[in-house]
Amino acid sequence: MSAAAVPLDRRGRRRLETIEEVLDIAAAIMREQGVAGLAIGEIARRMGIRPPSLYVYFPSKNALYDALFARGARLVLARMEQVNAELADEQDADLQQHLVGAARGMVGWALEQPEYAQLLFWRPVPGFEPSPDAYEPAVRLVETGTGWLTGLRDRGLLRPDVSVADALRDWTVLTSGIVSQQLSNEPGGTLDAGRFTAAIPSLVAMFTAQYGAPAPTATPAPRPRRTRRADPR
Amino acid sequence: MSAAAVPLDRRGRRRLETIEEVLDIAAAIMREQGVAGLAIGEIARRMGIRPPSLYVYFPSKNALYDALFARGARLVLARMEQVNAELADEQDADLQQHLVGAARGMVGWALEQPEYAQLLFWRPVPGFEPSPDAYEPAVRLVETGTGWLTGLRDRGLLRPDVSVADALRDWTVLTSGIVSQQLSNEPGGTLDAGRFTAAIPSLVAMFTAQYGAPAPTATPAPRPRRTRRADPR
DNA sequence: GTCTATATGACGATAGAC
DNA sequence: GTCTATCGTCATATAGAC
Repeated sequence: MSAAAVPLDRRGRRRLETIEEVLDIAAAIMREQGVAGLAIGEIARRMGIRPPSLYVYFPSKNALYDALFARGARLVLARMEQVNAELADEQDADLQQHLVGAARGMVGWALEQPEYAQLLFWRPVPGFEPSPDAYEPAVRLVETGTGWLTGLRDRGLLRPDVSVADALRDWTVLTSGIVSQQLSNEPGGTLDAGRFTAAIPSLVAMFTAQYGAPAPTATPAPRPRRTRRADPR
Repeated sequence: MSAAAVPLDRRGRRRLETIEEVLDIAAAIMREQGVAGLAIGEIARRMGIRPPSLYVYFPSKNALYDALFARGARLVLARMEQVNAELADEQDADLQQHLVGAARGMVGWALEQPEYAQLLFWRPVPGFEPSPDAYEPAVRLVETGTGWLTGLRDRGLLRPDVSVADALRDWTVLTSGIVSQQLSNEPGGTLDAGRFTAAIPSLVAMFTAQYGAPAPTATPAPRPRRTRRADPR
């Protein structure tokens, strides 16, 4: 699906380097001016070339947005795969720890890279729709989320009868709600000091009450505790 | 705060009518082309005038966005005040009914008027910040939400010890998350047939479990209800 | 292959005539 | 209050220099 994996000669490598430089500068401009404020001429100005020269690498401005969308989707996918891998190592982590870790991973990424987050989560550019190629990492992100929740269910942290699709839908609503509110109402906020990022623990508690397995791991249980595993003898 | 309430002569009335016409057409263009796709020249074209003539009514494109932001904020405020008034009439409605009604009111409005919702909830226009005047109805919307949740708490539907500010913050995250996901991932969806609007009952259940009073309305209550306010003695 | 020079048409905005 | 004329900037297309 993605670009063919042909071996690159010197010219090809140089071309890829230039493309990466264009994307770096474009992302910087989006961060400063807003996603829709990206201007081809400004990229050229910062690179010391003329605007038409950029059309050698990108046939249109929307093609540039497409490459930026793909890059953002790969970045967030990589971050979430890393977060999931770290959490998978913690064999005795409870549900809250998993959920808080995942929420902080996603929301933290979005606040660190607001230019990509706006391009991915909102649709601020009139007439731009990501191509299937650019969207592909976003599809993999959904698959990663599905696998993550399925794993939590299989390990007994989620109720065994939960619909993973419904739980993932609700989870994306929670995280995208935090990101949306934080970015639009308090753009300068951070993960650890933001009016809306502060909602993460509370929202994680809601999700836990809705989808978590009834037996809590370490918190006060309504009936006399039975230490670890139920040992009725 | 808003425009002074001076009596209007014929010229003043005619001017206001023209301004309303400009806003109507601008909203239609935003709906068709996206918020950032609004073009002064297109408004003039549809009105049968030349672009510079519009500068008599709005000193800049951002001033036009400001008027549209104010209009959208007034529209959503009116809708939510109406929803709250209807719910207040239902004396014996339980918490779920209140929350579902409020969520459907807000999300339904956003899907009916996506052009205003995008302008209010996202920030798609580089360099545009709403003026305090335009923002004022949005502040009143927060006050309305605070009063709504306070009323629910005083009527015993929410736990007596909830922080209304926290609950409102979480509530806005939920609703704006639904709206964001629905508008960006499935723009054609409706309130009754949407991948993400379908999450409303589940998210309302989460919110209820977190903030609702432990005593359900129709099932045996653990202790006698105390009608109004929790006495601090 | 890579970039420049140049041109087109749309845009937001301003000045000034009527 | 509306117009014409104009400016600077934008994305984009083409032709050609090196």
